[in-house]
This record gives sequence, structure tokens and C-alpha cells, in this order.
Amino acid sequence: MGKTVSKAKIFKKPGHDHGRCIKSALDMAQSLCAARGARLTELRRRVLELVWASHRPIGAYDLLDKLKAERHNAAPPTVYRALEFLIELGLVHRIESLNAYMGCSGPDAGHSSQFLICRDCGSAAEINDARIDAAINNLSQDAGFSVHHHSIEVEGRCPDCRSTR
Amino acid sequence: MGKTVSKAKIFKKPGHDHGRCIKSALDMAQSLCAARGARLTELRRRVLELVWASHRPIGAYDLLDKLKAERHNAAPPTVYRALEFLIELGLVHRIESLNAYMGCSGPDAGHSSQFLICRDCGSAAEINDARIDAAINNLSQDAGFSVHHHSIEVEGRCPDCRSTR
DNA sequence: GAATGTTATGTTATATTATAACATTTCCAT
DNA sequence: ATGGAAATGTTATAATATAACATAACATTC
Ligand SMILES: [Zn+2]
Ligand SMILES: [Zn+2]
Ligand SMILES: [Zn+2]
Ligand SMILES: [Zn+2]
Repeated sequence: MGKTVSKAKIFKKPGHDHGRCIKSALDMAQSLCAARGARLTELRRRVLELVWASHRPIGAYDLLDKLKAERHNAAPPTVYRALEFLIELGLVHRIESLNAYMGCSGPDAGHSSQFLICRDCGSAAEINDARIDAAINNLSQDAGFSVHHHSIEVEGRCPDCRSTR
Repeated sequence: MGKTVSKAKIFKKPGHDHGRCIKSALDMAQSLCAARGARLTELRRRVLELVWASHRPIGAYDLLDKLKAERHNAAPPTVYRALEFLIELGLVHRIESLNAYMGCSGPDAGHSSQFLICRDCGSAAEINDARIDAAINNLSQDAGFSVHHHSIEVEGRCPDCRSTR
């Protein structure tokens, strides 16, 4: 179909319809939980929604602040337990280098965490490149190492920030 | 020559001469600092030595405890500042997923952080595979993302732990 | 070799991130 | 409705990291 796709649109444009991103994420979460027999409670659903409020990783205590605005009794365990649940199901990834969390864009695949993270604007984009997975698996196998999961975090500048100056 | 190298010896055997690992690391640090005009003070040198005490990542506060045994006035900034210096020079890597630190086995190359980490014994092995670098760079370029550095942390089981049962 | 600026370390306090432990509530199946 | 399991509430604390300012060590120039 033509050669229109030279650069994958991995980073979302600032002006995009983010409501749809959120909606889609919540829908996927809904059906994934149903399929797994997991309970997507109001709290968990809301935390996922807050995580998805932007395309930037968000910290647990930032989430807590937002939660407190609507649940007077929210406390650290409230948000950490919800995150634990969401991560367990693959709905959220933890960004190790930032101590922050981000919604997964393809939660049904059961993949490891791979992100490009902009050091200027803080936005992050999830990637899932077969070449990288293959390279890691090959290399691990050569080393006699059995892979459980991996985390890849690439820090740099996103297309938007690069074009801005 | 020949075909002796089917499995790279990435993970060190428990019985190896670790004194040589340490010696080599300190020597490289010495010359690298000289080349860069950086001051490898007694404190920094000692922290690097402590980091290299094993092939396992070590936490800042574990380092601090060891330091305290010989420097009554060691405090968190003592170790964090030394680590900052060592990381800056590429002599130490930070393992994000563990909040821990590990000596770099090839500090002159100026590479990003790539580790295989055993979930059973806690040992970690640094890797530097050209395929992985290439995959990350290609993919980033396709996405219009300019890479500053990256961190790869693969969790799994090391050869030793696999053979043990 | 004193004066001066710079870098490194000491020192105290506090910020940030995360978990432990136990009580209570909600949910669901019987 | 009742008992057991899962989720949430609640309080306290652990673990990791940095801010801010004071002093000491080092190097450079005069
Ligand atoms: Zn994902
Ligand atoms: Zn950006
Ligand atoms: Zn290295
Ligand atoms: Zn092991």
C-alpha cells in the first residue's frame, strides 16, 4: 500500500484526540479483566484513568494527590495497590529510571517494557520492536541466561522537541 | 581460534579470581581519570572498590554501611556524591530496577547500561551487544527520536542457578 | 609560601518513594 | 444470612535520595 509509512508515528502529537486514547485504554482494560476473571474495581479503573491522563509517565505520589481530590481517605497504599494490580495485568508499565508509571498501549500482548523517553518534555512512547526482542533473546541464550522479562528505557529527544529547536 | 566460543562467558564463575577483577577495575579507573583530568580521590577510589567487592549490584546504603566501618563520619551524601562522580565517568552503572550500583567492566567505551540480572542469586553481568545497540538506534531513528543514552535490564536466571536445579 | 579561587568533603536536615501490619468493609458463593 | 476471600482503610515506618550550608583540601598565581 504505497510507501507512506517511512516514520512510524510513535510519539503522539500534542493536539491529538487524547480522550480516545483514554477511552480505548479503559475499554481494553475492561475486556482484559473480564477475560482474566480479574476485578477492575472503581478505584483501579480510576487510577488507570489517571495514569492515562497524559502520554507522560506519572509518579505514584502525583497520582495520590489527584486521587485525594476525590477520595478524602486515599493514602500511599491505595495507589500502590492499584498500580500493583494494573502492572500485574500488564495494563500499566513502571518506568524504572523515573520511578513513574505509564499506561500500556497494547496490554493484551503480555510483553516487556520498552520506552523512548523525552528528556525535554517528559513524554514517553512505548515501542515493541521484534528486532530488539530477538537481539535480547539471542544474546541471552548465548550467555546461557533464561529471560523472564526485560526493561528498556531510552532517553533522548522526541520529534516534537527536536523540531522546536 | 577454532569454534571454542559457542557460549560467551558473560557470568563469572563463583570460584574465579575476583581480586583480579577488582585490581583491573581500579587500574582502569586510575588511567581513565588521569586521561580525563578527573580526581580519583581516596574516597572515590574506595567506593569504587566497595562497589566491585562482588559481581552483584549493591545499594547505596549498603555501601554506606561498609564505609561507616572505616570512616566514622560517612553519611548519605558521602556515598551518593562518590557514586555520582563514578557514574559520570562511566566507571559505575546504576541498575534502575534495583536502585543499586555496579562497576562497569569496560569503562573506556562510553556505552549505555545493559545488564542480565539473575533473580535467584542476584548476580548481574554486563553485556554490550552491537545488535541491540543497532536495533535501538534504527528504531529510534525511524521514530524521529534522538538517543542520548539507554538502559537495558534483563531479569532472568543465570547459567549457574539454572544448572543448580 | 601566603593569598585566592576551586573542588571535595563534612554535617544536618529533609524530601521522595515504597512497604508493613493490622482493622474494616465489600463482594460473592453457599 | 452467613462464612470466607478479596479489596480497601488506616497508621506507622522503611528505604532511597537530595538540599543547603559549613569546612577542609587542593591548586594556581603572585
Ligand atoms: Zn506495553
Ligand atoms: Zn519532547
Ligand atoms: Zn559498562
Ligand atoms: Zn543466579
